[in-house]
Amino acid sequence: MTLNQNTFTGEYSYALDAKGRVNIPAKFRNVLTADNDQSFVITRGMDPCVWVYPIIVWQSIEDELRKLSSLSQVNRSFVRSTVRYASSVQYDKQGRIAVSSNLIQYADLGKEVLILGMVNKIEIWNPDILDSVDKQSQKIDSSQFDELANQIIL
Amino acid sequence: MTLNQNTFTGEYSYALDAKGRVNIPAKFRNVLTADNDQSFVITRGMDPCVWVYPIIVWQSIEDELRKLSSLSQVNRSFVRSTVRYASSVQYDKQGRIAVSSNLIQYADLGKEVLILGMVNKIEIWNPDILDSVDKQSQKIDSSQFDELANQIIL
DNA sequence: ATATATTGTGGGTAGTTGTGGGTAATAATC
DNA sequence: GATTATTACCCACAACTACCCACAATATAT
Repeated sequence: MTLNQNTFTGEYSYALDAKGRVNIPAKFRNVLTADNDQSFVITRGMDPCVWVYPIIVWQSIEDELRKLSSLSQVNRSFVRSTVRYASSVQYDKQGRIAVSSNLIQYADLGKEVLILGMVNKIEIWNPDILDSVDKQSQKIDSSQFDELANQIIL
Repeated sequence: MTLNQNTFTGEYSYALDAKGRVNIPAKFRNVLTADNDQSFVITRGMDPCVWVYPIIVWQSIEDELRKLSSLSQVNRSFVRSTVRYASSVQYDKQGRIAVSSNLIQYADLGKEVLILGMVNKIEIWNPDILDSVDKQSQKIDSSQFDELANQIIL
């Protein structure tokens, strides 16, 4: 398969078990480069969902944060809010990662979860919440998409 | 796991015991390089919290301080306030460090504390104070905050 | 169509981690 | 020098996590 490395697309339905574990879809694991050491960084998403980055991708974020001096108040609160809920996880022999109860609560995850590929990261959603967020964002008026047109070619 | 060395992320709830000891989260201890000799430098944070640096990281800060000319009044008082409350601690067999009563007072720590990874250092907070500081700073600098987010968050 | 490999899900077990308390060594005070 | 306070070091235990195995469902190959 010649898909881009560390790049994820598609939607998958999976189970979050009693121990707080979810499977990472095999298709996602197979495009993970070896230097990730089968590991991700899992954190709060900007939407009410969980974000999962390949560790290599996350490290580039960390490197940027490291450059910010803690003398500045804004810098401090930005670093804090960015890394506060982030932690690294390695998937087990069965391909599952553990989701902390903190994140399960934040994204209001139940037994059934939706896993979305989002190009450079993965999102884990409660299906109902994704639905309502989706409907809401359809109301966003098309002028905002016009703005995006300047930045990306589809 | 291939996380960056001497780099900390995530939020953890821990207990400060009657003897003034707190556990350093295992995840943090495990990314500490051996040359730190299981030791940190603990000092006052710029926010009302306690800062905990790996000794190796702290040494590089000292190197920077050394470069600041003492001709400037601002420099002098900055160096003074930075170094004044700093002291080194080694964690015990159970992974705990002792927090001096001076610092406990400064950060107003009770039995329950929050430990935050802040990339190159660790913060120890009273949860209530973190809450209010967090809310306040989000009001004040939201525009600068967004700017940083646009540059750094992937 | 059948056999083989891969993938998703559940659960058990051994080791690790967090927390409290105890005892000995050291320092401080009278 | 004796007494008290403080600190460093050790042990115990409950809770949790990482790791392993089992098995059913799905996909792939023969």
